[in-house]
Amino acid sequence: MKKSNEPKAAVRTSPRKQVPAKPLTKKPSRRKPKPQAQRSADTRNRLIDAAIACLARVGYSATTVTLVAEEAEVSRGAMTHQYPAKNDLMLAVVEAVYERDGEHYRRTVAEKSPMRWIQDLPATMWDVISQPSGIAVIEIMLASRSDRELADKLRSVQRNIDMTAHQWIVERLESAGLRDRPDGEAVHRLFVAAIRGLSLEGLFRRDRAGVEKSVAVLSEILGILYPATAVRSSSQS
Amino acid sequence: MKKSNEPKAAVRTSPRKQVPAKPLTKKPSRRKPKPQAQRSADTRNRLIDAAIACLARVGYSATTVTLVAEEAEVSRGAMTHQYPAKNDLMLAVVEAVYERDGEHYRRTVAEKSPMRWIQDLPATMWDVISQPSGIAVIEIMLASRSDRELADKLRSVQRNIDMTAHQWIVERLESAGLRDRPDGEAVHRLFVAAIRGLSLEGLFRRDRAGVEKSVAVLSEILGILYPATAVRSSSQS
DNA sequence: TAACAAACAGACTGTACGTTCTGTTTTATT
DNA sequence: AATAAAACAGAACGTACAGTCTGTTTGTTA
Repeated sequence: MKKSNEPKAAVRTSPRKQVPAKPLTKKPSRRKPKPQAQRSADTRNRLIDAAIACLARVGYSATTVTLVAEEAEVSRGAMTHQYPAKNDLMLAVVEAVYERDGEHYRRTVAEKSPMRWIQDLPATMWDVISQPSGIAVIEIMLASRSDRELADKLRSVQRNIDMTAHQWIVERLESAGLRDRPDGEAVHRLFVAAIRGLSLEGLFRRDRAGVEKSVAVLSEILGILYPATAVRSSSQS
Repeated sequence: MKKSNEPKAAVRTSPRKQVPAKPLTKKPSRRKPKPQAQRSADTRNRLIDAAIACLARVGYSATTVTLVAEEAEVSRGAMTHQYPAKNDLMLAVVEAVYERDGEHYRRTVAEKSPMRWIQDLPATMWDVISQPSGIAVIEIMLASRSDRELADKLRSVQRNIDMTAHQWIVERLESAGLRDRPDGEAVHRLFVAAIRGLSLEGLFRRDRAGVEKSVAVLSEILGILYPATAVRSSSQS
C-alpha cells in the first residue's frame, strides 16, 4: 500500500533535486522529452482508472478526490489541472467507459460469426457490465440524481448507446437471417437490466457461481425467445 | 452561561423563566397526553419515511441527516435522540423496508390463488421493488461497501430474505401442483435482478411505459419457464 | 537561447457534514 | 404534589471535503 503518513510541517529538508544527471527510477538511460499531450493523456488515464477502481470498491460517496489522487499516484495539483471539479472527472469516466465498452462490443462482433455472437450475447454483456467500469457507471448514474449537469450529460450519452446498441443487435439478427421480435427493444432493455442487477448483487455477495448460473439461464431464455439462435436447432415442426 | 448568542432572537423576544399560565404555543385545544412510546414510534416512522424519500430522490451521498430531519419535520435533537448516528437510521430503514415488503408479499399471497399469484409474481415484484423503499435499499446496499457494520447487517438481513422468499415460491408452486426447476434459485435471482435493474433505469428515464413492457416480457418468460402457469389463452387471436 | 505556456506540486480555505453538548418541555412514577 | 426520566430543541464543535491559490518544473515556441 501507500503511506500518506507525512507530517504537515515543512519536510522540505533540501529538496532541490532537479535536472538529475541520471534518470534514476524512470525510464533508464533514455532521455525522454515527453510531449505534453502524452503527459496529459497519461495522467488523465491514470485518474480515470483510479476513479473507476474507487467507485467500484467503495462507492460514490466514499470516492473523494483525495482518494482518487492517491490511487492514481497523481498529485492533487495535477488532478485539478486536468479536472478542475470532481464532476469533470466523473463525466470523463462515463465517456471513457462507454468508449471502451463500445470497443469491446465491436471486437466481439468482429471476431465471431453473427449466430455465434448472438448466442454469446448475455455472456458478453456480463463480461462488460460486471467489470469495475460497469459498476462505476451505475454509481455515477445513481449519484447524478443530485446533480443536474451530470444527469443531463449521462442521459445523452445513454440515449446514444441505447439506440446504437439495439441497432447493432437488429443488424446482427438480420445477418443471421432472423428478424427481431416486435418487442425487441423491451427484451433488450430487460437483458441489460438483468445483467446490471446481477452485477449489483455480485458486489457484496461472494457467490460468483450462483450469479453465473443466472447468466446461463439468461442465455437459455435468449435461445427460447429467438429460437433459431438456440445452440441446436435445424429442423422442427 | 451559554446565552451569549441571541443575534436573531425574533422568536424569543424576552426572557425565559415564564411558566405561562396560558399555553400560548400549545396545540389548539384538546391535547391528550400522548404516551412516549407512541411519540417515539411516531418520530421514528417519520424519520424512516423521510430517509426513504431522500434516498430515492437524491441518492445516498446527498442524503444528509439535516435533509432527512427537515423532510421529516423533526428537530435535529429529536433525531439524534432516536438515532444517535446516521448509520443507526440507515439500519432502521433497511429493517423497516424488509418488514414492510414482507408484509406486502404476504398479503398478495393471502388474497390470490396460488396459480394466479405465480402468474402475477413479476408484476408484484415490480410493485415492491420499484417503490422508493426499494431504491432506498439499493442505495444503502451500495453505500454499505464503505461501512463494514452496515454491510454485515445488510448481508444477514438479505440472507434471511432470500431463503424465505425462495422457500415461499417453491411452496406456492407445489400448491399449484407444479415442481420447481432444478435451477429454480438461479431463475429467482435472475428475476429479482432484472426487476432491480429495471427500477434503476426507471430512476432517470421517464419512460415508464417502456419499463412496463419489459416487465411484461418478464411475465411471458415466466410463463415459458413454468409452462403450466402461463395465462390460458383459450380463444385469442 | 529566452520567454511563454502547460503540467505539476502541495499548502490553504470556506463550508457542510456528522456528532456532541447543554438546556427545555413533556410524560411517567412515587 | 415532587422527582425522575424520556423526548425534544438547537447551538457548538471538530473534521474532512472540494475548490482555490501560490509557486515550481517541464515542454514548446519565438
